[in-house]
Amino acid sequence: MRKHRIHEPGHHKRFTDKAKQILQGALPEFLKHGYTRTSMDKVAKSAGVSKQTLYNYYNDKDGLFTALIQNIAAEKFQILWSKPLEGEPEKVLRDLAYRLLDNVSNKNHLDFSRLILSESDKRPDLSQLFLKNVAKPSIEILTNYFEEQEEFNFADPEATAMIFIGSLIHYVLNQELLH
Amino acid sequence: MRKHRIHEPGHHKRFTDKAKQILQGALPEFLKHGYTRTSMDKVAKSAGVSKQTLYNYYNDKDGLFTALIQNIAAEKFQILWSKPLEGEPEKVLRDLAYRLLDNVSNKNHLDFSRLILSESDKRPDLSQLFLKNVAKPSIEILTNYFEEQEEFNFADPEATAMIFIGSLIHYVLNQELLH
DNA sequence: ACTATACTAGACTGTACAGTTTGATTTTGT
DNA sequence: ACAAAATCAAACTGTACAGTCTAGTATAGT
Repeated sequence: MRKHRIHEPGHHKRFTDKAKQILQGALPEFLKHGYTRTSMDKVAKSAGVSKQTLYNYYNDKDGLFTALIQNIAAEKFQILWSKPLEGEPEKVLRDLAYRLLDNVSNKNHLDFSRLILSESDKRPDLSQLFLKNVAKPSIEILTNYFEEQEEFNFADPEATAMIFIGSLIHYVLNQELLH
Repeated sequence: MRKHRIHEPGHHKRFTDKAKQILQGALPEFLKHGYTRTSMDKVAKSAGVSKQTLYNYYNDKDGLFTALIQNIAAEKFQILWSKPLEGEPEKVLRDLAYRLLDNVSNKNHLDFSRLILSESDKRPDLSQLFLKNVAKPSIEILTNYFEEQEEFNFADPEATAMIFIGSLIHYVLNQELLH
């Protein structure tokens, strides 16, 4: 009886994919109660899964939590960059800004930020992980887009991208903490 | 053997005032590890006091924590408003802004903010408490000051005070979260 | 049908910790 | 000097919870 870490896709029906199901159950619990106040029994119940199954898919509570954060980071990235950047820069940038603001202005996102923020000094890796998985690739994509716009011939596409992303993040943080 | 909640001033030498000593020991622990991860044994040790003494002065962990937050709020208020507001408004407001920024730009204050923020949805009273004890009286003091300045004859001194305090807080939050 | 793998429910273990109790020692007021 | 109050160290109680174990059930693939 071996413990499995990774489920190859295709071994199970998509429908029975427990890993996702577990994360979906874990999310509201961690959001509502924070890390330490969320027990694995509660997670199991909320996910509609036995506790043992949690431990079949994730090594321990920490592993589950990390996977959850990673998952959400990926999802947010997906939402933000799912549509290709097309059209003139003015329109592209405006669309991008709206997508970001829509995504960010809901209670869940605020809870999520608080969750990360409150764990961030015990687990500096988490906020790093989030930055690495969202901010950096975003800048990359945007840099590429700028480079492709020959007619504008940006002097420093990467710097331009960083400034744009930076001011969006700045604005978002503002909004969140002032309700 | 009765449990005492409050020590009348004068019953003990200032020097042996355990209540303060306990808070001083508790502060770094809570700052470093957050609420749930800080044990009462650690607090007792850090304060150089027996665990029983903790419970002589505070009803429970929650009571100790609340007292601590209250204490710090009072202290910050003290720092901010210890000097009377004198001189022409330009100078007074500039001094005030500097005092606030000095007080706020250090690591401890950031840890403190994170501590409150991370507990704020389980204990909404805490952030309220902080606002009630710092923001509201600040606005009051400043309002009074504005009212005294006859030569300026502010149309709405309270609104003016709120705007001033509000933009300072806004600025400070910015600074903190963008490091 | 047979077998391996995944899953479930629930009991169990060990540990951390809030809060209490005890009994002895120190400090303080008078 | 004496009694009352405060403190201490350490043992103790009860509870919550991470993680394991067991024994039985469901669901594949062959």
